[in-house]
Amino acid sequence: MSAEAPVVHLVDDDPSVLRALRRLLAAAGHASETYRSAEEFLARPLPEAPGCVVVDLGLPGADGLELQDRLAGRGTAPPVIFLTGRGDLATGVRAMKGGAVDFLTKPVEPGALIGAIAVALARDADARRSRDAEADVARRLALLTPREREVLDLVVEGRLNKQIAAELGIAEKTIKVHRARVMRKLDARGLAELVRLMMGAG
Amino acid sequence: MSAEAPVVHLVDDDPSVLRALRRLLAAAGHASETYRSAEEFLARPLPEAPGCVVVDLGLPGADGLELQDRLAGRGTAPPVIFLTGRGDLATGVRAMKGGAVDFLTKPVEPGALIGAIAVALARDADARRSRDAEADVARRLALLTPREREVLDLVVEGRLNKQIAAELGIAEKTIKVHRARVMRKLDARGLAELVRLMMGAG
DNA sequence: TCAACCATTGGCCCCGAGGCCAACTGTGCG
DNA sequence: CGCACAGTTGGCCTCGGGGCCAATGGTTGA
Repeated sequence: MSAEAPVVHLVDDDPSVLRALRRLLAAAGHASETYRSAEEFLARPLPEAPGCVVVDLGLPGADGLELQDRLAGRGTAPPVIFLTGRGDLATGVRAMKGGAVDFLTKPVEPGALIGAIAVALARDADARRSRDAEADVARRLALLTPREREVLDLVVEGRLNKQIAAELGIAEKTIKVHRARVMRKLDARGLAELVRLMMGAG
Repeated sequence: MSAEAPVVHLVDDDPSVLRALRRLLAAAGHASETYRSAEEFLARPLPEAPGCVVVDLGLPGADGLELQDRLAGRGTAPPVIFLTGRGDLATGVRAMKGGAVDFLTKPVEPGALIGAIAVALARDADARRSRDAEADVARRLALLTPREREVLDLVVEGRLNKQIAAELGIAEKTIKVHRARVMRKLDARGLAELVRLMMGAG
């Protein structure tokens, strides 16, 4: 397996809540890590392993919403599930607009939390797949010289070598050379594959 | 202009609310239609024109959430903005999970509503663009014979005519013929365009 | 039964893509 | 200065894609 097991990050200032959640998740087969505050969670660099965050809304210091904002500030943010004792409507709506997976009230029904976590992990897995694919393409694109990149873009747009040559003001032969190098560097074995590669990136 | 002006559909059982909202939207430059109940709105076939729905949560009969569900049941649903006098957290979260653009409490601040409507209309415009593009491709794909469709799929996967011929157990010449017909019917002027067309669809 | 449409194939020819070898130019780096 | 690398181009040859014309056989609806 190349994918590690997902980890659920639990953030709550109440140790007894953390213990209870941890037990609940363990029973459902989920690994978990616990944090006493948003700061503690944010302090360590985002873990490699897939996962999601379950955070109490009313944390002292940086609250749940702030944690969500800070995570969003980073390029890659794991899905967030909110727990709250007595959250108000506006806060819940704001959290959901911010991309939260769910916004649950304590005491939380185990089934609801487990369900939300399943959704969150699925969402994270999807996001990772997309990111990995894009990063892979980006890594290979970085190998191209500026000229090769120009040619690539025009090729993907469907231009003929002849047209690209005219557009760049150079000989068609030269386009063929650049084009061949692009195919090698991007490891594409045909125009179709090249186009699909570039569409998946952006 | 091929795109008509967007229309905001207002659903509320209180005529005075409808009048007030209508005035507010008119001042912001938005055309609107009013409905006294979810049933009345759902009765008429979804209008062609782009737009969004602003619905009161606590309607008699089918309430806002039910309206949202029924809209989602149709293939294409306009974005929904909820208004509510005293909605609870769970309801708001459920609405947002159901895809609502926003969930506002009455009395609503004009700025918040106008902002939400802007977001909703933008979302609708995006969705329409996607749908139109997909429908256009689907319409052209419908012109293909089963055999042409088989060839198309393999071509887009990057297979050579020779390989496709082997895979289908027929002569390469025949593949060329099918392929040419596919290009004509789909109005693609090159492999790159063909692949992009098919990726945009699914 | 005839026309229309689909699937199939062959021959011929042209053009676009691409590999191989060779060569020249400019730029930056040790 | 001399090497390495990017960009450039030419010639030659092969192969894949695709247009044009012609033809056959099967299915189907008028």
